Formats: sequence, structure tokens, C-alpha cells
Amino acid sequence: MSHSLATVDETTTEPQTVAERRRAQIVETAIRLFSENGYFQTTTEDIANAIPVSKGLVYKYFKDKNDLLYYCMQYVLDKYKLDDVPHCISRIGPLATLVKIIKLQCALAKEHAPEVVLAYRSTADLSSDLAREIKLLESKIARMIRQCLDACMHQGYIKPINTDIMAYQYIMYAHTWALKNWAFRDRYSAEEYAAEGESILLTPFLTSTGEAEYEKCKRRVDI
Amino acid sequence: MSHSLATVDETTTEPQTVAERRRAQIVETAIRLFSENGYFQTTTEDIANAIPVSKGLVYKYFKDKNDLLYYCMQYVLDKYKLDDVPHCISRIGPLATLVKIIKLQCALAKEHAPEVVLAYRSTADLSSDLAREIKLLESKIARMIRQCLDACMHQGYIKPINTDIMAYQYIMYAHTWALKNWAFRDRYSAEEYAAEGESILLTPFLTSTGEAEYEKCKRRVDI
Amino acid sequence: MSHSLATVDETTTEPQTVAERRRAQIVETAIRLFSENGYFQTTTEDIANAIPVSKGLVYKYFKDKNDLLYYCMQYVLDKYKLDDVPHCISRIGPLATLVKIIKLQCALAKEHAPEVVLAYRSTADLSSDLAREIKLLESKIARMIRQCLDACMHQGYIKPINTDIMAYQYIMYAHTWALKNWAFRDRYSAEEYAAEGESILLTPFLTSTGEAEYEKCKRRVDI
Amino acid sequence: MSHSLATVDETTTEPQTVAERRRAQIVETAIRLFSENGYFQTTTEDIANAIPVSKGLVYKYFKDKNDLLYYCMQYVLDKYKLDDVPHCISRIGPLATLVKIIKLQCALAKEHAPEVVLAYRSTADLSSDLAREIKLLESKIARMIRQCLDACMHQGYIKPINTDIMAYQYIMYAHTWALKNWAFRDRYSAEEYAAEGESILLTPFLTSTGEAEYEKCKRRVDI
DNA sequence: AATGAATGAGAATTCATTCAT
DNA sequence: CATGAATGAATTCTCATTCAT
Repeated sequence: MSHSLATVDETTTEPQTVAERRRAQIVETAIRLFSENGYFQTTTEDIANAIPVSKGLVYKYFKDKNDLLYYCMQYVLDKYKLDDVPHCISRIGPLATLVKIIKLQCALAKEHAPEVVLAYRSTADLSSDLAREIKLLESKIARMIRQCLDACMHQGYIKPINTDIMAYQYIMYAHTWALKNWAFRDRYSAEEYAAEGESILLTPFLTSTGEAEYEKCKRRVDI
Repeated sequence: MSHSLATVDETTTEPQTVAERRRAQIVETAIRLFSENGYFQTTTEDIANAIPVSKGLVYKYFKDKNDLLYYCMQYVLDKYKLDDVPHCISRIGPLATLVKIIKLQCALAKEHAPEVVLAYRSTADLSSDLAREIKLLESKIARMIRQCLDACMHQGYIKPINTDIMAYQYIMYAHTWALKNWAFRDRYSAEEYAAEGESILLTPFLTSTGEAEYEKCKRRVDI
Repeated sequence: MSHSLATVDETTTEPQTVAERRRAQIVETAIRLFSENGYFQTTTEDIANAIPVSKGLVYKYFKDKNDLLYYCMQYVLDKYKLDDVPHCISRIGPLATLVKIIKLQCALAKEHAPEVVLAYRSTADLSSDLAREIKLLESKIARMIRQCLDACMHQGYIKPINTDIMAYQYIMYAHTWALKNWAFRDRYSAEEYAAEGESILLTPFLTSTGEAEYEKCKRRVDI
Repeated sequence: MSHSLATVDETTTEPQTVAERRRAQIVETAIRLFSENGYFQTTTEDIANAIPVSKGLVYKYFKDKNDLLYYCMQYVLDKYKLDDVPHCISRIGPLATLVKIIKLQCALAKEHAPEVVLAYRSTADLSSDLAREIKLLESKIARMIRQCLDACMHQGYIKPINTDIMAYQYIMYAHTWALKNWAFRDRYSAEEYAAEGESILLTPFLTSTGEAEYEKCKRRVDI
């Protein structure tokens, strides 16, 4: 996987210092509890007890509860980052990249469903400055996908559409898995849902050139 | 518009009794404040002052704050109800109904954007019984849309797809307008967004039979 | 029963005016609810609904909730009044009167158990002036019983004891039926309990003269 | 006093931990304020200020105000416990034990008059589960006394009576000192009242065998 | 005489945050 | 580094009381 966009379960280099390990531990626990119960219904004591450390220690690492929420959000979006889309396009072409994006986004939504829900519930609970920053990060992701769609359109692989709006459809399709999980859970596996994504977001939009390219991709990517 | 699914700005016959008027007044104010600031950051006093009445009065009409949230959700979903989809299908056909649904959902999302945001932020803040009820109401809407998609497929208007998942795409397309409004607001009008919906959710899926029918619809519906 | 001390279910002459009937109705309902749930846990609304009248009307008849409690207490103590003990003593003698007092007090405690409990729970909830008045009324009753005991001792019917303290034992014996009802209810009828009263409060204290007189009494009183 | 039932002013070994000391401090303060002003008229803030600590701290030690009341009741009944009545009977005989019980109960009622009043006013304010528990504890005490009375009757020390009801008379005699303190306070010392207890609850019931034993006891116990 | 909508003071309870140890 | 006792501001909810109708 030399040309990967990202990995779902990336073995991030472990935080070096004890302090960094503690920070990460607090953030991860907070994400879990915030996603499960919501930001306001999770007390700092809940978080501290779940680690377990003392309440006071949390305030050694984070200014206040809202600051902790902000770092939780960043942590979430970091996982969703699509770093090297341009690089990926140049390697395997825009259509294969598109297929990868659908797969990746769905895989992420599957692995991190609670975090997606957290993002929808709690962005507005951030102080406005922090909220703005988070939105900026999300529009970067949308822009990446858009670049890829534009490239496909340019190559004549897909019929003309509004790529700006369509990029958000790609994002939302994955998020829907997390947001409406109560509706899907019993009827589809995450993999079935991801597969269906292509028939909803990609194949109906292919030109005949695109269809040919798509066939090639499928053989390559699936290996 | 004798075969309408619903109206966006229905001039509901004003509530008769004083009590009913007060209830509605409280719910509407609560929806506004809950969606602006979130459920937990809105105090009952905020709501009372915004009307303005005393905070005690709110508790004459609603058991507690969570009960009020529940009625807010219901009020929102009531507006989203698609009552007579089957009836509409039989009158104007499933494809025209589908067009109408896209238009209607987008119009609703435009008129009631704060309420949509409220639904995503705060369903989880309902006590689990009430949350279940709200989810039930939402799946009813999805089922209606699905029926319509199935009818289209049965008539050969659209290519085979997973209508269950596709139904949620219809819902999410509209909701995206509200949820990602900060991204779209400056670049598209709600009408442009709604129009784009057809090229993303409908036309790419049409068979040639479907395309012919669609042309007919467009003439009819637009009248 | 020409020489009765009081009657348990006296057919009090019905209140004449509508207003008086209403007052009585409110007081009786309040006594019931105060005894069942306590003064502070009974709302004026509870009382009004139980009648049923409107909350506002209660305030036409009583200055405030505490005023209503005061009238409830008075109503209770009125029933416990031992008006003509001296008269009774002169008619049937002090020993027979004593027997009657035990019977009467037990009968009252049986009929009005909730009110007795109310008196113990809520006297202290009265404003201090009203509380003082209620205590005064109770000491009057104790004094009556004491007079009777003194007369018995004077006649040589009972052995010398502290009649002041003993008078309270007579009162408490009856009240105990109400206060510890949860303990006795399943094992004794009120009548058995009243009968046992004589073997605890009276016969052990009799002189031989007293025993003879007691035998006479029993024949007379029981008729 | 090697065969004592309990001690009135037991120098309990001071609570070890800070937490235990605080709990005790809160309970003791609450008992005082609850008995002075009643459960509902005492606010948690009153209790906190009287210590003084912040009101928040009270909730670190007790789930809620009713929970605090429950522990107050337990604390009261703990003091009233008659642990080793059977043991005491076997040591000094049932009649001497009876004398001790009267003395002990009266001494307790004297030392803890406010707590007795609290018990009568506020048991009903406990949630029904907790109220049941308190009643159970009280019936245990009654059972102990009854055992002692039964033993006396069995030995032929006292004439046959209903020991079940009589046991409650023993309890009530002591409680009356607390409940009707406003009537007795000015006329008797607690010691006089306790002494009178024997002439009301014990000596009138003695057989001639009992009288002899009683004389022996008096010499022994008083040492 | 009667109503019941409306008020608002006041109580219970929670929890983010601090700080002495 | 780490703790957890302590604080107190903020919030939900209740209910006695008033008053226009």
C-alpha cells in the first residue's frame, strides 16, 4: 500500500514523554465518553474515573473542559485527513482515487462512528473560535475530494455535475453510516454499505470512458 | 395543488384555546433557542424570558425540560411528515412524486434549518424512551420515500439500486443543506441546491423509459 | 347515654351557611391529606383538587396554608375534648369515669388515627403562637383526667401515684394505638387494645376498695 | 458495670478518617436542625452553614437530603439499641434487667430528646423503603423488652399481662418525656420522671415473689 | 362566589474548577 | 506529578399566593 491516502488503524508512533502519553490517554477517554453520553452529560469526574486518575490531573493537561473538547475534535479530524490526494491521483489516477476515498471514508466511519456522532453533536459546543477552526479542517477534506472529482470530470470519466456539492455527498454518505446507524445496523454490514456507495455515488455518473477505466481500477485496487 | 404531499408554510388554523397557543409559543421559542445554543446551554429561564413569561409557567405546560425537548422534536418531525405518498403516487405517478419529494424536503430544510440541526444535536439528549419514539417517526419517513423508489423501479423508470439506502440519501441530501449550511450559504441559493438534487439523486439513475417519463413530469409538475 | 363525656361520631349540627359548609369541607379534606402525606408534602392544589374546587377558593376562606393547618388542629382537638368530666364524676363516680375515659380515648384514637399522627407530626409546623394555643388545649385534657385520678385516689380506689404523670399515660396509651399502628394493626383489633388498657392503666393500681367498686362499675357501664 | 445494656454517653472511639468525621459532623448537625425546625423547614444550606461547610459538600457524603434524614434516623436508633438484653437477663436476672431498661430508656430520652421528637415527626418523610427499615429497627427494640417481660412472667415475678403491648408502654413512657417535655419540664427533673416510671410500669404488676426479688435488685443495681 | 393562568421566591442538586497537601 | 476535599455559581423544578376575569 505505497500510495495509501491514510490508514484506518494507523500505528501512530507512540507518544514519547509520559506527559504526552497522559494527554493522549485523557483525550481518547474523553472522546469515548463524549460520544457515548454527550459533552454536557459527561463530567470531568467521569473522564478522570475512567482512566483512572484524579479530577485535578485533567486540569494540569487542559485549560478547561472546553479546551479538552477542542483537542478531541482535532484528534478526530486528524484521523479523517486525506493528506496526499493529489499525490494519489498522480499515482493511480483520479477514478481509482475516488474509489479509494469512498472505501476509506466508509472504513473510517465504521471504525470511528462514535467520533462522527460527536462531531455532529458537539461542534457547536465549542467556543466560536475553536468551532471555526474545526470547520476549516472539514472544508479542507471536502476540497480534496472535489479536486479528485474535477480531475475525473476533466478526464471525461464522469458526466458533468456540481463537484462542490457532490464532494459533500461523498462525505455525507460515510457519515450517514454513523449518524443513522440505528437504522442500518441490523440490515447491512459496514462492508455492504461501503460497496453500495459506489453504485450510488460513482457508477451512475460514469461516462463510457469512465466505465472502461472503472473496470481497470477494480481489478487493480482489489488486489 | 390538490395532490400535494405537504405544504412548507402551511397556514395551520391557529390553536383554539389559550392553553394551546401558549404551548405552541413555548415550543417554538424553545426550538429556536435550542437550535441556536444547544439544549444544555439553553436554560428554562432563557426560554421563559424570550416569550416573555415566568419560568414557573413553562412547567405548567411541560413536565420538565426534557419533555419540552421531546415536544420540540415532535413538532419538527410533524413538519417533515410525508402523509400521503401512496396517494400522491397513484395520482401523479411515482417519478413525479420523487421529484416532489426532493423539492419538498429541500424546501423544508431551507425553512427549518435550525430544527434540522436541533434534531442532529439533541436526539441523544432525550431520555431513551422518547429518543426511540423520535427514531420511529424518522424511519416512517424513510419508508415512504422507499416505497416511492420501489414503485419507480417496478415501473422501470430507474435502474436497480438499494432503495433502502437510497431513501436515506434523499433525506440526507436535504439535511446536508442545513448541516453544512456554513459551507454552502455563500455559494448557492436554496433553490439552486434543490435543483442540483435532481442531477445527483434522480437523473443519473433513470432508464431511458424513466427519462421519457421524467420529461413529461417536468412539464406537469412545474405548472 | 345521658352522662356521656363525648361521642365518637357525634352528629354535629350541620353548618348552616354555604360558607360554613365550604370551610368545613376544606378543613376535613386538609386533615385527611395532611395526615396521609404530611403538611409540607400536601400542596394547596392537592387539597383543592380533592374537593374539588379551585386553588384560589381556598384563599378566600383561609389566610394562608399555615392558617388552614391551625384550623385543622383545632378541629382535631375539638373532637378530643372531655367537656364534662366533673359532671360525669358526680353522676357515675370517678372510677366509672376513668373506665369511660380509657374507652373513649381509645375509640377516638381508633376513629381518628390519622389526625393523631398529624398532631404529632405537625404541631411544630404551626407558627409559634398557634402552636402554643394547641398545647394549651392538650393540657386541659390532661388536667381533666388528672382530676378524675385524684378523685379516685381520694376515695381510696387506687393506690397513691403521681396523677400528673399518670394522666399523660392515659393519653399516650390511646395515642400509641395511632402512632404505632403499623406494629399493632395485624395483631389486635382496636377493641382488644382498648380492653387491654384497663389491665395496664387501671386494675394494677386498684386498692381492694377500688376492686369492689370496679366490679360494680363493670356491670353498670357495660349495659 | 460489666453487664451493661448500653451506655448513655458512650465515649465512642472517634471516627478515624477525615471522611468519617465529616459524615458524623453532618449527621449530628442535621439531627439538631431537623429536630429543632423540622425536616422540610431545614434547608441543606442551613445544615452546611451551621458546620460550616459549603452546601455542595453535603452531597459528597449523602446522595440527597432524604438519604441524610435516613442516616440521622439510624444514628438515633443506634443509640437506642438494646444489644445484649438476653445476656443481661442471664447475668442479673430479668427483673433487674427490666429496672435497667426503664432507667436506660429514660436516660436516653433525656439525653436525646430532640432525636426522639425527630423520629416522631419525620419517619413518614422518609421514602417508603427507608421508613420500613427504620420501623424494623424499632420493632427489634420492642421485641427485646418483650423477651424480658416474658422472662419475668415465666419466673412468676409479674402478674400475667399482654407483654407485647406492655413492651410498647415501656418505650412510650420514655418517649413521653421527650414528646411532652413542654408539659413536664417545669415540674419534674428527668430523674424524678425516671423514678416514677418504676411505680407506673413495674411495681403495680409485681407478684409477692416479684416484690421480694425487686427488693434484692434495688440493693444490687444501685451499687 | 369561583376560577385558573401567571408569578417569583426559594429549595435541591450538580459540577467545573481550585488548591492545600 | 498527583490527589481529592472543598467551593459556589448556576440550574432545574416546586408551590404558595395573587389577581384579572
